[in-house]
Amino acid sequence: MITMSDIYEKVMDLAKRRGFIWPTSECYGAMAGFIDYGPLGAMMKRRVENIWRDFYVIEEGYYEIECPTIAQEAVFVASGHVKGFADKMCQCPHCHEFLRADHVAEGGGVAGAATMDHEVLAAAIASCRCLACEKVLGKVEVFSFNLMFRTSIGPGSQRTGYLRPETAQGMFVDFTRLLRFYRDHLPFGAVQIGKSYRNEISPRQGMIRLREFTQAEAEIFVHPEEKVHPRFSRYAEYTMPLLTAQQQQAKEPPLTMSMRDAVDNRVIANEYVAYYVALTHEMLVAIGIRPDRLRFRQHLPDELAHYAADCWDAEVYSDRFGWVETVGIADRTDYDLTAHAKHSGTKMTVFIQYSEPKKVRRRRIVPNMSVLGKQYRTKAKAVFEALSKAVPGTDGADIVVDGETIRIPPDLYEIRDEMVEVRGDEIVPHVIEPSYGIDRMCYAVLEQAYDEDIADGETRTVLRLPSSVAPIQVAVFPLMNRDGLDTIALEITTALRKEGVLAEYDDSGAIGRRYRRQDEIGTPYAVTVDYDSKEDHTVTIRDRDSMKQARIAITSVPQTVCALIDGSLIFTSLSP
RNA sequence: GCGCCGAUAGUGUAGUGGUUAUCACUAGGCGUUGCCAACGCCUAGACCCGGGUUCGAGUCCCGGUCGGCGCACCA
Repeated sequence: MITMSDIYEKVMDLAKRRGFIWPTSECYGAMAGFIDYGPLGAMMKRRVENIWRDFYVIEEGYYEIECPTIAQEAVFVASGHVKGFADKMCQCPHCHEFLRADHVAEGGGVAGAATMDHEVLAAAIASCRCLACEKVLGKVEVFSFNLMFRTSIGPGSQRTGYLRPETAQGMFVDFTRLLRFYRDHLPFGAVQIGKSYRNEISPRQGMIRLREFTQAEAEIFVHPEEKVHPRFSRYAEYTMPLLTAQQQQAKEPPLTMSMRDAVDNRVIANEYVAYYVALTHEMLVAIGIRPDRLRFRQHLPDELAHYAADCWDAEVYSDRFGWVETVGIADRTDYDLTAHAKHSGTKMTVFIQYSEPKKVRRRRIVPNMSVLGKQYRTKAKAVFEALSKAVPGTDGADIVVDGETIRIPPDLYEIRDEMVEVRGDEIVPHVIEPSYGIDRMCYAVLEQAYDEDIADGETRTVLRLPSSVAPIQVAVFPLMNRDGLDTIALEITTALRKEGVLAEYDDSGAIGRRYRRQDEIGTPYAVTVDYDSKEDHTVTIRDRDSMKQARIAITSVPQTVCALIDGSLIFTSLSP
């Protein structure tokens, strides 16, 4: 156990030194907000992503899709990112501080800043004081800073594109294809793991705030009135501390309760959100996040996006950064689909058939088109449309066409009361969105795995990574680099590789040094071939965390190692 | 973006204007070594980038990049 508060330095140093994380294009001076994953980091990240796939693709049955990282402007106009992913900013002419213009307005008692355009806002804040140097601003220019990276598509083209700020939009714009793929019924989901981009003004904090980062997002399309997860029972009794909005406002500690109780007591909006809160908890623990450093925090009312019904963040405690938002689980209602339907002109609804057709009495207004057509000529179509929605009085119907109120006398239409059969509803599904920041997860895993203990009077650095995410799964050593021990060790390495195990062979230096090297990169097991191996065809297998050893038959090495890695066998059950 | 601080082998460091840039660890090779960073010999490896001052700059000055902290920002 280390007490040192600045574990970050040690973790990042190790990560850099041993090939987990590198500054990008370092020979040209690196770039803030971008990182390279080195050989071990890329492997570990891949393992984290694959565990995510186990949960969402294999277990939940939500297929993965892959969309471009660049999309045309229309997509982000519809999603609201072109307008809403930008901040109105200004620069103080005195101290050159960049300020959020709406914050300046708020500080100066100017109301309604959010809806003002740039010129109006600039005029409004001219008399306000700078939030930094407190001088009166005077004449300033208000400009938008959009966090999306902008680019142009095609040679000499004016066509604007943006690098996606989230993977989610790809799933929304593919909605009708996905719906068809899932044979037209709810619920269904699609997931995507990929890069997203945000042109952060000032990225800091190493791999916590990146300009290019990896997201794993699931978009689950559900019936708005049936937010009942079909497999909720899997997590109904799953219990964990929940920091609700109410607890936060009252400055009270989290409430520990089961998902069943959380839904029943309306702490969590519905079963879907609760289900993915619990699933996320299980997954984060599986990749090596300690439960006591994991909490689920509900968005406060002012934090919650206006369209969202509920949102919970999984936050992981970092010694360096405090509570870090790592996963967000939101009920986004029908916001995204409605927006894309409207902007694209594509119907994004699901037809839900009733078990039995309903007979519905419907009052219908049937215009007399032969008269209306002659009378209103070019306006006839508009009149027709307005009339069919009108509520006629006894002396006719008042309709509004092009801002003009027209009274249509009763003899120009007929009111029919009919019984019609309705076979179902067109509904816009709601979207449940669990969204994971893979890089943050990787950092958290590294930070929490980092440990130093004392072995034989020396400090031992060890990454206590779960075997499921450790980049190298097993190391194989010949005790001596001769007498055929190396041959046996190489044969074992080959046998392990045949089973799909990432095994590293190392014959350099003293055996203790080799163990330490593997400890530092989190390799959970090491197999050592010694002189007894030649006699009785056994080897030792050593456990990283306890440094204990057991003796197993050479022929059983691949099977034993696989079982240890997948958790079906625990090390202590092996005989020493 | 602003302010303050920092940057020397893979890592940690010494070096207050003057030879060929210090030391340790690490890494590679050879030897040795019978299970936890042992040892011997050998080898490799650095002044963040660009300007300036100076006879001479790792060292002083300016600008940039990256990192840390504070401010601001974080749909």
